[in-house]
Amino acid sequence: MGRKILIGVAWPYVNGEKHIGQIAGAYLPPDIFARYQRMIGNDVLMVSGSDTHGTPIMLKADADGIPYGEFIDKYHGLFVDGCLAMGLTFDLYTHTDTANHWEVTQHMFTRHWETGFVYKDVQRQWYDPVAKKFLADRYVEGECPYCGYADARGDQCDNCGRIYDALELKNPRSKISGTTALEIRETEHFFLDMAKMNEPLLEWIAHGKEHWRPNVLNFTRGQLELRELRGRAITRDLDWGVTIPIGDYPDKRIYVWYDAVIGYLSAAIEWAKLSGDAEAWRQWWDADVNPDARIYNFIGKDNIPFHTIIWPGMLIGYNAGASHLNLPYDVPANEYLNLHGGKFSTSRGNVIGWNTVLAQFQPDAWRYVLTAMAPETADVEFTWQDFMDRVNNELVANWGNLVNRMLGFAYKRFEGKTPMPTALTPDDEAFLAEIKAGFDGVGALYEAVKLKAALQEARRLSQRVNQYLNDHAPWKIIGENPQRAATVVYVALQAIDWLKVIWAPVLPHASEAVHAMLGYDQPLFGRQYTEVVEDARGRHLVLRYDHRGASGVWAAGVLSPGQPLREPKPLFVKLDEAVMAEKLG
RNA sequence: GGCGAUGUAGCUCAGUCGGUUAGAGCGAGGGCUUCAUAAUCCCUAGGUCCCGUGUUCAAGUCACGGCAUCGCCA
Repeated sequence: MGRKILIGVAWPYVNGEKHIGQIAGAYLPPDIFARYQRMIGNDVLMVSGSDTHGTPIMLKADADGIPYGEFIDKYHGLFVDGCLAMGLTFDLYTHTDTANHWEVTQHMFTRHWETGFVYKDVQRQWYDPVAKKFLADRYVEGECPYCGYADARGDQCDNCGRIYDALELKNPRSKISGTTALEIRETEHFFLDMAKMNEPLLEWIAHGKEHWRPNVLNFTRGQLELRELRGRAITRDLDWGVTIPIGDYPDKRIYVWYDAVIGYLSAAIEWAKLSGDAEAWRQWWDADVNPDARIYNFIGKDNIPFHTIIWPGMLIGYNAGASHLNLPYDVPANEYLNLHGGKFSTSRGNVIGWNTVLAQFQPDAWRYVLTAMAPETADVEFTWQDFMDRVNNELVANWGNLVNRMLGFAYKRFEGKTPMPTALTPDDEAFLAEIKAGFDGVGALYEAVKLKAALQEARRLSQRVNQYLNDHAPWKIIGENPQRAATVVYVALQAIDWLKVIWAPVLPHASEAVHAMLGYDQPLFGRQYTEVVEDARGRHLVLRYDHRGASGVWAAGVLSPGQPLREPKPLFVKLDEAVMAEKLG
């Protein structure tokens, strides 16, 4: 029995096509980590889903003139398509507009109410008398109270960058009805009592967090040591979202930031139900059943406070009751991948759409480049020139070419089989030992979520094989000493057989291909599939992963001499400069 | 404005506890090779470690003060 590893991946708003920066930051890294963890024998549960609530979605759906449900189905489906194309192996990818998620969210809300971590208070807010609605910040615009800019947003001015309370706006107008006759009205809401969580969170952060990334830990500690946490409203005057389980508030909903993080729990519960053992989620989540489970949350840096303060705080509030849940073990947040100089911005057309480019280039080309350029410690700029250079000069030249040259040679000159080696020289032995050490060296880097470093080390090992081949040149000696040539080719193929595993978390499709070409019949990985689930709130599409049948193991297996090979084909498409010209600009 | 991170070769990044001549990949220049998708492999050049002050026998690393970029918060 392996360790239980829960990998919770940030829940994307489904308000459009995601761009590659978001994939590089939050969605690809957890899949690499998950694949590694499964290969070392741990029990991985990787979950996420589309965040279907929140005003951005309402605004966009309204603008498109589409009902919310239809709108989210469209972009939820698009995200699932992207996961399939890139090979993101979610054990369950669902969304938040499900009966299960509502139930779990309401259960959490009720628990917080009972434990005194949620209270009621009155707030003052802009009210649109024409539309008869309270206006969320995003629905108001007006004059900036600081610089006077005329088209300032509800809570922030695009001109001077200041942030303020929406009630400070001058000459406010409604983005719903357009009226300028706005009133300030009082409205009752529920608040999460974060002040109460401040000390317990400080206690939690003080122990066993040495493995956290420095920016995540320092930021969190800094926020908590200010001791300025205070109540935060978790309900809104909206008609889209999870309803409130306490009292009678038909016109209010639980606000998105409260329910979205609960998705990590609700998705595990949904997964358990779909898997036929409705209690199975407890192995990862229930602190009274398995406190040794490790929960990782993969996110972008903008999400750090939600995952190191608010969500753990919510769990602490929950745990004040009769049952207990595990808190996050690590929150490996990434910085941003930006597009030459500016941020990715849909509104400025400055965007590289995920689904779009997955249709144009191989998924493993993206997986390689986005890992090689991963914004682990600082923002990184993406350019198409870098993309092309990395694919052609690193991925193809270093690993793709190595596989192609040696499998091709073996296939043509050794009757389509792995050759029979004779006695290995000390040099052969030392070389194989160095490659084998990669299971420890690269493994430790994957384990520590240092994926960029893991890739660099894998690339160095691939280079070592190229060096070995150049030094021993089997193509030169095959005439006069076919036995020695056979041994060298066998040694190289054994190294490739190991490297296939070492590369597999980053390059699963390529490794699967190498695995098959080396003559193996059982696939390295399991199978992704979608299904439609029906519950009291309707039907929703889910993405799943079936790990049964996966034979990939993080260990140096023995390549059988005489094993029949399959005809080798190039692993990667080399990018043609002429074809890339348009993107290179 | 407060908090945090980042700033090292043309590009993308390592750099442990302060310790010899600051490293890698790509790119550039040169060479070898021809099994391979014109790929590999070897050699070379290339640095004001953002700026300033300080601590120290010794600072990319520590302290203080700035500058720039990004995120969170007000």
